[in-house]
Amino acid sequence: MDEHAPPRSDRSAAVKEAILAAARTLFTSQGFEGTGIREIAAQAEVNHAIVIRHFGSKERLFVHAIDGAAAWDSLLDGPLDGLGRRVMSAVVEGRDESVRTFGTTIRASGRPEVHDRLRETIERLFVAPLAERMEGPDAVLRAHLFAAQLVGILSAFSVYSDEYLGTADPALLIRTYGDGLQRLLTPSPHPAPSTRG
Amino acid sequence: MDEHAPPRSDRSAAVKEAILAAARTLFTSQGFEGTGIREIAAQAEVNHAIVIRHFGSKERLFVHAIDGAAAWDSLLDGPLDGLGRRVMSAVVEGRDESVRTFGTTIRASGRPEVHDRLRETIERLFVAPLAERMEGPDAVLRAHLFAAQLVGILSAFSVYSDEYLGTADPALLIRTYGDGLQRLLTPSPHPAPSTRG
DNA sequence: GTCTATAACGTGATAGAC
DNA sequence: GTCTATCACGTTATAGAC
Repeated sequence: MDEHAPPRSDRSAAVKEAILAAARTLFTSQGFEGTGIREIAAQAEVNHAIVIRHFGSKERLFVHAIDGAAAWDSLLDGPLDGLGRRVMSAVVEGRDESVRTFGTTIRASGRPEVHDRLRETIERLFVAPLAERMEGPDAVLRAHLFAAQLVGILSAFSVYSDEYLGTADPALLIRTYGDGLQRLLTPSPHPAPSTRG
Repeated sequence: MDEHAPPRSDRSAAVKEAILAAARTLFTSQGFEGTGIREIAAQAEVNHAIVIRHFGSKERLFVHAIDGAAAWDSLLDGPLDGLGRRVMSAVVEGRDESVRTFGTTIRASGRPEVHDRLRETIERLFVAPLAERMEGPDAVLRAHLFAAQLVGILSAFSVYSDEYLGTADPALLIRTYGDGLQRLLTPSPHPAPSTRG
């Protein structure tokens, strides 16, 4: 588990972890701008200066904290077939965890380091794993467009908080947008099994 | 035409316009955070305090400045048939003007007033005009999903600046994503006329 | 009486001294 | 590691110009 941090002198590791935990909580609930260094330090019960000393800047702390807050890895697991609806189910139902984190990140993407991290994350977690599993000459393009389309619905839920979509029929929502996603994954005439009713 | 503002005292109207022009330029090139009130004031050749005095706050100035920077109105004009590809063409080709403005806005959406304005703009300019022209029982839902999907590709270009999409074949890009948009507008078996080659 | 400019306040982020 | 100083920023109060 430990990479290169010696386990003996880790009284500061606990501090670092406490800061990260506080940062996670506050950043995801109040956003980047709405959260102050002093606030994080207070919740972690340390002096506000050592937060910077440990992480370099508020921006870098944000990136580290956000990293551990979302579990996107498993989002695109499983067969490509039917993945469109599956990922939409995760988005619609699991709105509390990773979806909110996404919104927090994109809202803070005015900051350069956050912006770079966002782009890299989308490429690494969304585009790359799909592109290598997809078939066809335009697989890479379609993977990028899939990511864009996914970002769109994530934005609706978490960035500009579309009110209507929150009240819409989840099943219909998952079907309609999910099939649009699926169209990019498997562009051949590949009708997803329609749930009756 | 004038509501309650006496037309005699318009020496300040020029100042207001100068501030707005400077704000537009600087906000769109450096973002909300990267631009200071003092910087705007310097470019408009006025004192930094009167910027706030005229617009109330930096946030409100941003909203006003951004308002005149984008021309989204005409984006969804014309018949629904083929609109998917047309809007994609506008997005891909007109990347310099309104698309960048969108990115600037969404990156600043951490601010409450900007966030509200963004949601309202999407609803008013994207969702509402489409919903009343679309047919079918799920027209409103599909209009919202159309907006979400559009936001997705706009984000790719302007928010997290996808490198690949900038180098991809524009025609293929327009066709692939545009047809995905069209699918929400006219869900019936409605093949868009394929441009040869 | 408006519109403008100077000065000052509070806050947040960061660097440097113990 | 902790504390203090400093700097920039948005904002407000107040005095001055037309």
